Amino acid sequence: MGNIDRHSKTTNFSQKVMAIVTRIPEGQIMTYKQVAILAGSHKAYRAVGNILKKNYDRKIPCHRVVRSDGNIGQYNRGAIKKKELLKSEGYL
DNA sequence: GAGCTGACATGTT
DNA sequence: CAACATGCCAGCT
Repeated sequence: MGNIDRHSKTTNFSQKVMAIVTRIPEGQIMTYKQVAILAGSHKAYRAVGNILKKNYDRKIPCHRVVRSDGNIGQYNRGAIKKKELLKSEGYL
C-alpha cells in the first residue's frame, strides 16, 4: 500500500462522494446538496455532479442522486434512463 | 499554471 | 408564479 493511484484523481472529496452514493439503499434517493453536505461541504453540490458525471462506474448508483427541486436531473446515460431506473426501483 | 466547464442551489427581478 | 442572474466547488483542457 505505499503506492498512490497516480491514474485516478480520487481526491478526498470524490472518494467521500463515491462512498456516500454507493451507500444509498435501493428505493432511496438523495439530493446533490445532501451528498455534498455529507461529503464535507454544503456548497460543493456542483462538484458532486461533476464527479458523478466523470464517474462511469456502474457500482455507483448515481441515478439515485436527484435535484433538490424534485426533478430527476441529468445522467451520463440519459436522463430518461435515469427516470426509468428510479421508477424500476420503486421511487415514484 | 491559469481558465473554463458543468449531472446544481438560492436569491432577486 | 415563473424566469433570469449569481455563487460555489472540483475536475478537465
